[in-house]
Formats: sequence, C-alpha cells, structure tokens
Amino acid sequence: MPAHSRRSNPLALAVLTCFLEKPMHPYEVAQTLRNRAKHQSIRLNYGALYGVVEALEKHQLIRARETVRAGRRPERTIYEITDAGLREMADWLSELVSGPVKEYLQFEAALSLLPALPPDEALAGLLHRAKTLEIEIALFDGALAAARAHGLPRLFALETEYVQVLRRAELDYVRSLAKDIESGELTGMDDWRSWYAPGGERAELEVHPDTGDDAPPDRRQPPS
Amino acid sequence: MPAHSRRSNPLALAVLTCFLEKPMHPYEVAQTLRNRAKHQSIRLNYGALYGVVEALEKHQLIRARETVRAGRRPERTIYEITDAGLREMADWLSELVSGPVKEYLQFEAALSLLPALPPDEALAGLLHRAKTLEIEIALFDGALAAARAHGLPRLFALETEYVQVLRRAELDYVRSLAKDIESGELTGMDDWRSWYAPGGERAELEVHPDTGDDAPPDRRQPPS
DNA sequence: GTACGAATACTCCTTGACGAGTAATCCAGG
DNA sequence: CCTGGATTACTCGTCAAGGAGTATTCGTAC
Repeated sequence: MPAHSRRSNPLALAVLTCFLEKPMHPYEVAQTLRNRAKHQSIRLNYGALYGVVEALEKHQLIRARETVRAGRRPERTIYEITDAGLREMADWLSELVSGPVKEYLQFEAALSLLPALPPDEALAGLLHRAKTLEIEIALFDGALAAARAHGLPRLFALETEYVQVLRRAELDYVRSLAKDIESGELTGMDDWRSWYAPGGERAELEVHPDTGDDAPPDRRQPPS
Repeated sequence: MPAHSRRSNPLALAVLTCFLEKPMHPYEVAQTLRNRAKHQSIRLNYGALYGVVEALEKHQLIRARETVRAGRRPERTIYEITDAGLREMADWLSELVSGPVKEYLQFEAALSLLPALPPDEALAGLLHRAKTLEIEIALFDGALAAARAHGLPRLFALETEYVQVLRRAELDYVRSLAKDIESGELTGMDDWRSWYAPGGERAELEVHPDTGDDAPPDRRQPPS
C-alpha cells in the first residue's frame, strides 16, 4: 500500500508512459509496447497487463474514460492518465535512473555456487558461455546497425546499447576467469581440485571460511 | 511440472548444494547460506525457503531423513539429497554457467523509457547514478580486499568480482551517455528537447518509428 | 458463400514470492 | 527465581505473475 509497493513492477511504469501519449485501452497499450520492442526490456504478458491496469486505476493514477464496443467483441475500456499518475511516473522513472538497485542475476548465483561443480565442468561451461556471448554480441551489433540505417535515432536504442556494454564486460570477465582456472592461477584451485579427486568427496564447501560480518554492507537500495 | 519449471528459483539450487555437504534441517540451510553471504547473490527469505524445500521433496530431489525435537520446539525435519537431486544440481548449475539467460534489469527498462523524462531531469539522474556507482565500486573493492586479507580464496568471491565488473562497465556507459546528452551529440536530442519546450507537449514518443521486425531475434534462452 | 487459419482481445486459475506474525527457548540482570 | 528482550524456527495469508484457454472477428482462397 505504501507508495513504493506499486513500484515493484516496471510494467506499470511503461503503461503510464503509454497513457502519457494518449488515452488507450489496455490491449492497445500492449500493441504499442510490442511495436516499440519494449518487451525486450520489460517483462510483458497479458495476465500481468490487465492486473497492472486495474491496480493503477485503484491508485487513481489512471482513470477510465469510456467503454466502447465494436461488434459483439468484449468491450474495451479506454483509460487516461491523471495528474497524480503524471507525477508518479516522473518520480518513479527519475528514481530508476538515478539510483542503482540490487538485481539478482542468475550468473551471479551460478558463480557463487561454482565450487559445487567439478573444475573441468565449470571450465567447459565458462568456455561455452564465452562462445554464446560472442554470438549474441554480434547479433545485437547487427540489429543496432540495422536500426540506425533504418533511421531510428540513437535515443531510442539506449537500452540495447546498455545491455551490449554489459555483455561485453561479462565476456571479458568470463574469458579471464577461464584463463585463471586453466592456468591454476586462481586462489583456491588446489582445494577445489582435491575435493573432486578420486577418494575425497568430503565436506565440499565447508573448508571455506565463513565471511561473517566482513561482508560488504547490505545495500539493496542505496541512499537516494 | 516439466523439468525446467522448478529451475525458475535459484534458491532451490543453493539449497541443493547445501544438502550436498551434509544432511540438514531447513533452518540450518538458511544459516549456512547467510553465513556465507550467499543472500547477496541469491534471493533468500523464510517464506520462500520452506516452500522450496517442500517442492524439492515432492520432486524426490531430497528426502526426509529424520525429525528431531529439542524440548517443546517445533520439530525440525532433516533432509538429505538423493541421487536424482545430485544429478539435477550438477545439470542445472552447469546450464546456468554455460548459457546466458535474458535478465530484465530495472535500468534497462528506465533507459528504454528515458524519453518520457525531460532531458535535463534525465541528465541529472544519470549524473547522480554515476556518483552512486563510484561509491558502490569503492565499497566493494574494499570488501574484496578485506576478504582477501582475511584469507578467503578468490574462488569464493567470484560473484562479487563479477558484479563489480558489471558496475564498472555501467559507470563507463552512464558517463559517456551523460556526456553525449550534455553536448547534444546524441541523435534524437533535438526532438527530445522540443517535446518539453514550452508549447509542444504533444505526441511524446509517437514520432519514433516503430522498429517492427527489424528488432533483434527473441533469444531468451540461447541454444545450448 | 463458406471454410479455415491467423490475429484480436481478453479471462481465469494455478504457482509461488513475500514478509509479518508467532511460539518456543535462551540468556542476562535484578 | 523470575522477568524481559533477543534469537530460533517456523506458519500463514495475501497478492501478484504467468500462461494456457476461449471467444470473436478478419482475411483469403476455393
């Protein structure tokens, strides 16, 4: 119920920006977002969409304007944004831009559990990942070039640029990590190998000292 | 119900790796994960934990071993991993390592909606973000150094290293983007400015050509 | 004109995340 | 000894996400 509780789903923000352009019915919102390829950066599906629109109406950020009916199809309610909705949108978007939030990445989880895999399997996985990343990078570089050639201003491709930057950084890291595992340069490799050597399967991760309160402070939401 | 449906929650994977070390009761799993600071890379809370353990048992990846009771406390069921669980764990973890999956980042969403904010507010937000990122980077560099000084092998800090790499890349990108907005070098800036100039608030994003099927192919799960 | 597939415009129902709440126990001080 | 707070170990209800399913209409080919 507090203001930030509805800030959990970015789809709601995207919906608000659509209504900022003009009043629409929910399905038109979906079309608009799909046409602009926003579904590549924002999770979108119909189940979520209608729920989100309802929630926005309940919080008075949008209001129903009229319900039209074409033929015997279900009626479509057209919504428009309210002043409160306008403020909320600007506020929320501004917050998202200015403060990084902790994201839980799958690969982050995988790395933190990596010792649970035998070193050679881990290495093989990393090398495979590097290959896949190379392909993806090439693919999206192509898409960006095509979009530019098609006249799309860079302003509307920022999110793709950003994700490409992250991908390139990840590729570099994966490569260097793979190298350090192969060369045995990685601190802790010796223990790691010995756990999977024939004979000793005991006490996997147990040896590793618990970090306790040396761990970095818990900054899920850094101070705005 | 299919094999991949339970692969949605990485917490389940973390739980499996705990049981790989030794049989435990659910709460001990939580303690173990918290002690090792895994909650920084994997979303963890009690509500989810007990649900996950139940699901794992239902799928026969773990099995109840015994239930003990100390005093009149609620009884604690001790679980152990099964052979199927062992295989599932290795498989899942291997998959996470070797194939990048599409993640929906908040900042990605924010960038894709950036034109809905006046240029000067967007710029201010980006500059603020850069500052925050600098601080975070320094913080975690410190934490990494402290952990190393404390004798923690690098093998157990990979996830933090990785996130640091991403943060640095993001900082670079945010800085360069801010520069291009300030200098007006960004393609599309002129339109963007004019929408918020006194007078014309019409048709926000409408001018931007819908990308249609020029958009990069939909690779949520790249071929393994 | 009608048959069939594709697209439109939703609805509903099952999972599962989340975290506040709770009961029991331990420990420290008076 | 006993009282109050911290810690342990879990439970429960809410609430939202997701996606399969449904009904209608449009297009097009025979």
